[in-house]
Amino acid sequence: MATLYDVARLAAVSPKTVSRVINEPNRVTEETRARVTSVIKKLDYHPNAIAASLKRQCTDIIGFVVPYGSDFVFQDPNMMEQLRGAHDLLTTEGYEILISAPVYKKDTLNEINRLVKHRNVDGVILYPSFGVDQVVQEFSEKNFYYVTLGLCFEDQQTNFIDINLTPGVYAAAKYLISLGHHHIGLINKPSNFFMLGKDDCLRGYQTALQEAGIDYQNNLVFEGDFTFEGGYQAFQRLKELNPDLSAVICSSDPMAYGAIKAVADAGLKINRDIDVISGDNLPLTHKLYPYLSSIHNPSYEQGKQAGKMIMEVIRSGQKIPGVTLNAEFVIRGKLL
Amino acid sequence: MATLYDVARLAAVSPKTVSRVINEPNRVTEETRARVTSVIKKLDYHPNAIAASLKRQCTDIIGFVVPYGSDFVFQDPNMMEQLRGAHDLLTTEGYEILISAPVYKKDTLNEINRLVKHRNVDGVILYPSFGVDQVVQEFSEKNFYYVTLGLCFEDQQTNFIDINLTPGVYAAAKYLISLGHHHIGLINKPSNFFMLGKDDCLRGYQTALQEAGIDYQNNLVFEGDFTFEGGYQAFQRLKELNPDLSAVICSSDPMAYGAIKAVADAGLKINRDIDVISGDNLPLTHKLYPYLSSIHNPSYEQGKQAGKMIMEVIRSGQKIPGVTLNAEFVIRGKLL
DNA sequence: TTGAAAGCGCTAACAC
DNA sequence: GTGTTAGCGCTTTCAA
Repeated sequence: MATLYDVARLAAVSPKTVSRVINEPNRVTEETRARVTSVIKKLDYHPNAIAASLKRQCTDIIGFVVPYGSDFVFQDPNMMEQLRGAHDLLTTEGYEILISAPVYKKDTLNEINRLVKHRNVDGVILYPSFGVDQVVQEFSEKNFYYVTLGLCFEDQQTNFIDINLTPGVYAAAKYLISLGHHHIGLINKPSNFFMLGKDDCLRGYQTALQEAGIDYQNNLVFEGDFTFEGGYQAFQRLKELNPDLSAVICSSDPMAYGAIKAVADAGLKINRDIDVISGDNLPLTHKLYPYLSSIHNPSYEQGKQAGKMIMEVIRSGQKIPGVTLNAEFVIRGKLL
Repeated sequence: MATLYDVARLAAVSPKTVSRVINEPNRVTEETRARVTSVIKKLDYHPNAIAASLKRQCTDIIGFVVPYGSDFVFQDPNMMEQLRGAHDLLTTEGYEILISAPVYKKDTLNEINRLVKHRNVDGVILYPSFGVDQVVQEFSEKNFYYVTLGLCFEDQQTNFIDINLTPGVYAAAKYLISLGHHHIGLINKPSNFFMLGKDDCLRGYQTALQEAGIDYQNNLVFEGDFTFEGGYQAFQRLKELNPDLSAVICSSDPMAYGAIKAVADAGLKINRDIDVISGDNLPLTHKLYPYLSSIHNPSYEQGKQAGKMIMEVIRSGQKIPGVTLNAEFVIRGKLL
């Protein structure tokens, strides 16, 4: 492989001039630029990114670290959307994305530390999880760069893009009530995942009921675990305990699909016996049930903004105020 | 950030000794190792991966390049499975994965070249696509390392992991015939994607029909484009042209779900009016219709083996004979 | 078992 | 507008 020096020699210029032709071409006369360029072509020269990284002290690579094991991550439509958002923004801005989902969840913190401290990446986009608060704390002190997809500790003010589902769930419940439903189930987010301030679904649900003068009932709310199976079981229990159940709000797409299957297995029919509102409205999945009204979870936008924010964090060397995106409610199809 | 030299100075050893403690600890006496280790801890020293990369001439990063635009890639369950397979294998072997899906398809070749020639990655896992054959050709000559997920040119003998759907489709058709079906539709792979030797579905289908003495009919075979919408439209046309249609084989999951929706929209019922065999049997999606028999596409295994192969290619500096994985047929649920 | 010196390929200062 | 020099932080001969 030809090096910068080979080019310089053959073009009869200094190494720095070659470097300039590559990195700041308008600071070189057209003549020398042409000469150097032709030698570059002739030698099939390609700048060595590693050497440049060493000198520049940055790699133009952003790490995307997910703490739930690869089988979960690559099968979760939400994460794919966040990843897609981050990817789209960062690649158009000249960054690469390094994706890391430790096989064992417990390796996550090591992995984050390794990536960042070994200088493999210029910064990381992180998922909240147990222990990440300490990592983030350390990063803050040592000026390593991160942005989190959601809150990592109670009073986090900066470097996060969070999503608030309350407005979406509120509007969904409100809508169902306006259609005459009184027994509305909620398949809620799991409580055993690490998520701060995440009673957002419940809050929206409760507020809507309250405003309509409907009493809140414990046995109309069950948790899923974000999976198909979790949604399936949650619906079964809901129906078991509430024979009058006439509508269900699901807080994520995979759980909605589980619930839909449970509906069918119970011999019921959606849009006739029961109304189901699905969870994420992600393009990857919502087309499977395009007739369902849905809470729109702006995961793609979240990923995109996280990409933008990590760039800004790196550029400025400063912390950036966190951003919260609101979910919306999308009405579709024929409800009762 | 502390450097190797800082550690060496404080531990009163040479830089090389520190390097040894990190990279080949058993070639250092226990005593010095302990001393050095404690200094490493004390200074919170982390080796700089970039500097090591520059010297070692490798980054321990593998590129995963997909040529279909990010909106396609991150929404295709097959690609996610391949990515997951490659990721699982490579991360446990100490490699990182850099994922790259150029926003514009036409940038793909540049992207591959850039990643490899700039030495950002030690090797790449590639998707076949228009023009990749030339890239691969050049890589062969210049000893850059690659493995392809499928064949990239007619007589490719090495450095690929391919999947042959023929046995799966054959078995599926055979099974349907054994159940008494005579009008079996095939929603085939698209022909406008770059895929070599990819009449594998059709071959399996035709062979099964032939063995059963059933005439092949052109209007029982339609292409999808790997998407939900494609499957939907393909089924509609199939049913339109073949009122007697009683079974459909889909060559991918997303197309199967499109077909399933078209079935419902036509007022028909699966397992009563029509049998549907889904395409990929991927964990990400097949649970949505767990009662459907399916052609099992070993995408995860393909990704995993591609990961293994690229490692071997890099390690040996040699080309490796290609591998073809066979799809199987999985019987489930109650068919007619 | 350990150390000295050279250099991987590039870029940032600073000179001209 | 261009060139010279030094050095990013590590590893790799080779010698002790």
